[in-house]
Amino acid sequence: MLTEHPLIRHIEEVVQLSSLERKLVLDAFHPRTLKKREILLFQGDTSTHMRFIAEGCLRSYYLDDDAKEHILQFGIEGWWVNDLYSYLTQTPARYFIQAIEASKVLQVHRDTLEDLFHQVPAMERFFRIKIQSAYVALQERTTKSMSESAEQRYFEFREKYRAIEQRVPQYMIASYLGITPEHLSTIRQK
Amino acid sequence: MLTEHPLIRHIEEVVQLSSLERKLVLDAFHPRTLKKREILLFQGDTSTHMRFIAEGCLRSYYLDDDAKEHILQFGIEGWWVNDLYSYLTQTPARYFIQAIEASKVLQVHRDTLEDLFHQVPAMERFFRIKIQSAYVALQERTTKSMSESAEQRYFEFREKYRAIEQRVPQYMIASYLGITPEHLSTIRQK
DNA sequence: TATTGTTCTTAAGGTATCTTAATTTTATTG
DNA sequence: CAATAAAATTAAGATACCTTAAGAACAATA
Repeated sequence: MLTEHPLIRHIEEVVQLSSLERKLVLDAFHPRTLKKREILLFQGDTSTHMRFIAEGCLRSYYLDDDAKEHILQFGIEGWWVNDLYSYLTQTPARYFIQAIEASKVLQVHRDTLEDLFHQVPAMERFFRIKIQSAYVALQERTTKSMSESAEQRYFEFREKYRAIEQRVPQYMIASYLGITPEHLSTIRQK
Repeated sequence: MLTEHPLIRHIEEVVQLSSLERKLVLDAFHPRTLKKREILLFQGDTSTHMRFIAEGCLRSYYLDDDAKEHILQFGIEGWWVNDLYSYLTQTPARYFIQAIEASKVLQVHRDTLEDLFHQVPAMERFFRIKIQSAYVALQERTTKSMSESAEQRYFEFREKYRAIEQRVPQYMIASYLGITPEHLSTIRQK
């Protein structure tokens, strides 16, 4: 049954779909498998797909002027991953998206998704609601990154993303938190 | 003509409305005037309205455990202002929203707006697009707050928000940037 | 199993930013 | 306009976090 498909289950946590709509949605998405370390989107390329993580773990990051990596986001099963700015404005991506583990994503092309919004209005609603939540979560992260110490942020990260903490190397967590791996290491010695 | 109304002009930069729809939209919103320093939303209260700034300048901020203020956002004419988390989840607000100058906002009640989404589908589309842009802007701010020095962030703030810089006290800009007013002052001595 | 590459730790010295506190400047109000 | 409140500056000492560098632990691969 389509209702057991992870993507459909994920969408139906937020909006209801008819069985025709489920089919339309699933037909729009295509799987892509990634090896560990494989890059799904390169900085400079334009993002043409919305992507749902069916399996695995990915990260988005950018390189600053000193070629240092800064991780914006991790994602695991059930999360969406993209360079939204690039996708929305069809301009070159600022971020790389890379598989941290062997992964499988389900992706839908922008044009197809726009069509889908018209055929299945619930999908437009779904994305509005999703992005609202993402916005709110990011807002919280932003304020915390400016008002809390690295140590506080690290402990909150561990509580909130236990599943992720166990799957990604520590230096990537440091990068996500905006600190050096050395500093994270000293924080942990307590 | 309704098309000259600031709110309608603002919406029609993104989606088109019929003249009936313009009327439905305008009827849904109600003005509220605020004196300087007046608080529009208190931390702990639940946000029940979406608010468009017609005139003036406001800020949203929260108080940390040491009762220190941290500014999340400024807003001037043509911006939206809210504690989105509170609004969306109908939970107590984490942020205060306060008028920095005498201001006028146009507000619509959550229930009314939900109705409006059904009567005027373009409005749902409008908010999805708006929040996408807000998300992208916030994302950029987040990464910069973690990878750039206070000095860089300050200069970028000045470039990007010249209009705001001139209307709000310097210590609030410091708070927005996540630094102390003293440190901002020394940055400026160059 | 040996080899190589990746990740984590430790430590010393440096820098950005904070804290506190006092003073000056600017804005608000009676 | 005087009085008061709010905001900005200055400076000295403190702290959080960074840089560099080297070695240890762990993981992947031949």
